[in-house]
Amino acid sequence: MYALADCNNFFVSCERVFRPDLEGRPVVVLSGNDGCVVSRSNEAKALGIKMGVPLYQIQGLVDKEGVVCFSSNFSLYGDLSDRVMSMIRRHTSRFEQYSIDECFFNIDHIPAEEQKRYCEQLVKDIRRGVGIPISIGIASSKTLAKVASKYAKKYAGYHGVCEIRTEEQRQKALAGFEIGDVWGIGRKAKAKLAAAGITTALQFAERPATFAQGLLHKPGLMTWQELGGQDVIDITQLPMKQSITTSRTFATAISEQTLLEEQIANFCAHCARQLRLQQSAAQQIYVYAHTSAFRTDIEQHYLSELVTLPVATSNNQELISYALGAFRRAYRPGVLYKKAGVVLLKIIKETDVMPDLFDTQDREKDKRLQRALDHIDDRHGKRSVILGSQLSSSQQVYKTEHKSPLYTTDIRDVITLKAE
DNA sequence: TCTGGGGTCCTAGGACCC
DNA sequence: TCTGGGGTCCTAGGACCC
Repeated sequence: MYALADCNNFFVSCERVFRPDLEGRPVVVLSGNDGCVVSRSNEAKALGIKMGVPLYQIQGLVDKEGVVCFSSNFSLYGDLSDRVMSMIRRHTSRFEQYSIDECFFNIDHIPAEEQKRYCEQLVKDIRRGVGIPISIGIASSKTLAKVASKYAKKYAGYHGVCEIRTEEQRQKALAGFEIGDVWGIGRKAKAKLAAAGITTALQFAERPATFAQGLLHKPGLMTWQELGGQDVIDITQLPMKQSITTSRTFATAISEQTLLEEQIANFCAHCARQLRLQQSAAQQIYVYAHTSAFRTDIEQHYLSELVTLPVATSNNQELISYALGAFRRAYRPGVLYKKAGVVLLKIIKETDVMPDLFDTQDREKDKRLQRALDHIDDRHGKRSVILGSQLSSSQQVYKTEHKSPLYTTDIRDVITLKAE
């Protein structure tokens, strides 16, 4: 049997850990530039605030109902996520973190009749120990465990844990479950199934396998099998990321070249740091920037450039120099760029880097310098040492008006908080 | 006026091989 | 006039996830 633990309204719950006064009040967490709603408390959901809605569209409601807004604070969420995950990890032999707020774990070492009680205790322990409310679903496949966890979240009577163990439980759970809410069924698949007269998970599960495969191909067949109780989806995490992206939307569109170059250099440095943290190197860099897709009054423009490096590297200076070279080739003056990003691709293990016979770079020396620079950042905080090309001009290009302090990761914020 | 960010997997089609 | 078949690899784009 699988257990799936899912944190309830995760980002909002993180903010509430340090603001218990917000319990019972409508709270939302916003995306970058305070653009869209990405997490909602139950009270915010009850007001009809939808996932992903732009803030400006609900500003009236926010003001009228006193909805509390937070800019996203990922170092806080990452840190609380680590605490929740480490508590769960202690209870199991097999554990796979699926996202920042979800993990699957094995509970077969617990007798079947005690599994529910066991998980209920875990829910209580995490609430008390970390302050985050979670829900747990138990079933024989991951997709069914996800279904169970949604029931656990929805009905207080379950005390945070729901299991799908018997055939009767499975049928009943799927009969009351919308097909579009099933893990793996997105917008397109939902529409196709609706056209075939299918609206619940049970209706889909009762069709023959050939129907699922014919309409939705391999992923659809796997979802169908999982709903039948077969365990076919493997989410075992790859040891390394295969691509690393850093991208941002700007509060106001930018056309000035030097300002954009600064952004590109910083995106690239951020990617490169992730790359080194997993002891890997990248052989390709993809740089892009484009206008706002929501602007119908201006001509749309999308610049992109893919560079293949002669030797895979994780060196900041080298990656930034390639990224900026690519950007300069593709940049068009006068275009109002609203979003830009850097993607590292063709990622391999650091130890698998193939040297180039004609390489003129002293890579050992570069590596020592890079290690020293990373070490300084680790000790004294991010961006303690940066390259000239990353130097921030005084211009503010992002908006975060509602950011909470870095309670768990930055001592300066804690001191400020105490002073207040 | 204002609309997020970071991933993975699958498939179809083109290029290329013999 | 008539011009094969089968395989692999790579890439771009779509769909999905949180």
